[in-house]
Amino acid sequence: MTVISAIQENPSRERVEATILAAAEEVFSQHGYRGASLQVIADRAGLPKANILYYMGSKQALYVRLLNRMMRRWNEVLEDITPDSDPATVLSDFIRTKLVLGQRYPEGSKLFAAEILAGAPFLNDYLAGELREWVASRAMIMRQWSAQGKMDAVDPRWLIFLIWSSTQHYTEYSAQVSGILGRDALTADDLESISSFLEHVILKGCGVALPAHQPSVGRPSGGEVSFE
Amino acid sequence: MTVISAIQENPSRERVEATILAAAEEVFSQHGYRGASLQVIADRAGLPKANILYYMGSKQALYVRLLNRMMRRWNEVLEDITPDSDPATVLSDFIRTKLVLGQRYPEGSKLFAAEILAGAPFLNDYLAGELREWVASRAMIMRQWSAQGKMDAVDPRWLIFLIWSSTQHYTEYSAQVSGILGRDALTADDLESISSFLEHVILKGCGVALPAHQPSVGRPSGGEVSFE
DNA sequence: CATTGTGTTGACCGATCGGTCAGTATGGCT
DNA sequence: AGCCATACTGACCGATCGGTCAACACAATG
Repeated sequence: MTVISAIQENPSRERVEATILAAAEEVFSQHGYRGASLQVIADRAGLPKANILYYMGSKQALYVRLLNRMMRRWNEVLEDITPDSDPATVLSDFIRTKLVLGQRYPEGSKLFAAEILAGAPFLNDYLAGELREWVASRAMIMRQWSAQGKMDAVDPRWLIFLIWSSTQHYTEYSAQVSGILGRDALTADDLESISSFLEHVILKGCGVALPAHQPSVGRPSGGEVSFE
Repeated sequence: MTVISAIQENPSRERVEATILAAAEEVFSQHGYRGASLQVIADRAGLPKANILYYMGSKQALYVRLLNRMMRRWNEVLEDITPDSDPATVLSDFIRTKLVLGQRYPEGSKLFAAEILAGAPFLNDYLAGELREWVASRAMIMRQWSAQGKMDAVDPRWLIFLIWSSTQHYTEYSAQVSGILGRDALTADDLESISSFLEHVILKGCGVALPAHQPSVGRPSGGEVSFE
């Protein structure tokens, strides 16, 4: 009878689902939950509408599945820091990682942004629970850094929001950025320039003591992270 | 025959239109252009749906009218700066003004954000024209500041984007901020704390020379702008 | 009084919405 | 061969979409 499973091992099913998820991510990220239509998603995926519902169950199930996938991508990269960590490298990594994540998953990032704009109806629990604790724990460590004289006595919550907003801006407002720069998309050089700028301003602005080997103002740092 | 006019002088018409615009701004800002429905707008305004179309013509006309109104609000406050201006006061005013604007017109700001997220279908000309020139002219002045040694040699475009993103964050991501802070809305104290933080980090981070009377780290600046 | 322009709205239009379902195709098992 | 679970989809459902229109209310003008 082969009983259970038969779901996991089918490679064709996974490929179809991946196609649907990619198409849905595009549409939801542009038009939000209510503005997206299953017909448009189906057309973009090259499948009949009924097929979308066969695999995903409902519009809402598809949507929350995309949200969860994006949250998972986030958490995979969220580093562990301690009071003994070096603030300069932690903040620097934080900035570069966030920037790279936005470039790697532009649709997912916009999907998240649209959800927040709509008042976070599906993410309220996550924001007031998991994410809130994440912020609180990071804030506590940063406050210890300040007490140890490693950085200025700034409010860590505002600092975290600053890094989030300034990095996310380049994915969620890509239409604005492109329009103003007169370019279709950001180049690798742009991204290197942006991350150097943000590192410079934020670290210096918080009075973070630089480790000895840190390069000066405008140049690439050597590269734990690459924009290629 | 009283010929033309008869449109401007009617106070009742203006009041009705203001009601509709306010209701529409709420709905569009939450759900974007496609996600918003005229029926919901009408219900929120306390009017029959046909009445909305009588006054506004079409969904699209209503939407672009809201966009234009928001652009106008922006331009009213956009200050004029010269190479001789003091970078510290200009940047400081810029930050505080942006923060206040977001608090004064939260729905309008979110409306703008949703439009950009959707790929700016109605704002492409504005972004690549008017706004682009605004950025270019400001950037040129900032580069002169850098040449004069008044601030670090940072890329002015990234600096402008940094101020935009970090201030807008608190209106467009208000649902996230509230969820994390565990508060329904930001208080006047929050806003004072945030703007002090942003001033501190961004000015210091750009190596902006402070004018003599500038107060130190955490305190209010005396207040050209108030959050009451 | 009659006429006219503006405001107002219920009823209706074809199109599209998310979702259901019956029916068919298909591939692996006995 | 027969059987059965899974994959797939055209046709259809009631609800809602943006938009039109004819009918009506009403105040001002002649």
